[in-house]
Amino acid sequence: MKIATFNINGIKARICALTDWLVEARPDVAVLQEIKAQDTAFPAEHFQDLGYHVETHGQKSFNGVALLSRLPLEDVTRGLPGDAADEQARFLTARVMGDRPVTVCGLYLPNGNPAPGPKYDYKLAWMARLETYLKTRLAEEEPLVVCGDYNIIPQAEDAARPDAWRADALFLPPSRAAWRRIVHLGLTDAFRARHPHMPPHPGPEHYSFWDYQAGAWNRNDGIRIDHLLLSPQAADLLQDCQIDSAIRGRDKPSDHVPVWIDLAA
DNA sequence: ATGCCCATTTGCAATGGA
Repeated sequence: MKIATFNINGIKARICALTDWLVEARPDVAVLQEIKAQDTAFPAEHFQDLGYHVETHGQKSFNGVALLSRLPLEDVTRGLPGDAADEQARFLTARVMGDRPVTVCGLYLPNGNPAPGPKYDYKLAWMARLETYLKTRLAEEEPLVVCGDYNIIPQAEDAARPDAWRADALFLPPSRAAWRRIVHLGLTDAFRARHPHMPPHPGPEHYSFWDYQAGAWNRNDGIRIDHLLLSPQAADLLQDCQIDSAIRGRDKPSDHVPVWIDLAA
């Protein structure tokens, strides 16, 4: 079962690039972030024609997540528990009914800039809610994939220029501590599990985001902020994890690229 | 130290992104 996470930065602007990649990469499940559209504005029929079941959790203009799956989906839930007043569309889960069912949580974690400030407080509170939620889900002891745009640079090696991010919400110590609390619940960072050693001059296949500004892609000034975290039962099924960096160089790209895993499920 | 670029909006300047 091939599961990919991809921040598309707007479904309206990315319909062509996303379709091209889906046809080439043929993921069984595509977990999308920043659809930037309400559910009714999402072109579900277009993806159904490509063979995908479609579930969305959108809002106008900003945020919004979606699941595309060639396999049937069950038990779809929308929104991250823990704050009834939170109206931002950033979390969507479903059970993917393959030979062995896999629960997928798709998330778009808050950016948090500027830090400090209320946006940073929201980010850290959101991560605490995620930690609480995942404690419960991990107790099920089933294959679980928690993936999406985490807006977290886990370690210095996950940035081409780590010093440029020292004061940024993506790399500040409290952000990384919250990440580690989540990972230490018993989750495996799929990319780092498959690529434990970074070469001295990492190529673009080690990063998942390049800013549109200042020629970041051409200089490979990237960061790795899109992640797939696996429960022990999912980690046992892990066959591969790769980043489809090349599509960042195409016409009308998102500033993120897909990261995918292959599970023996 | 700041902007660079891109997507969106009951839109043409402002906001959010990272």
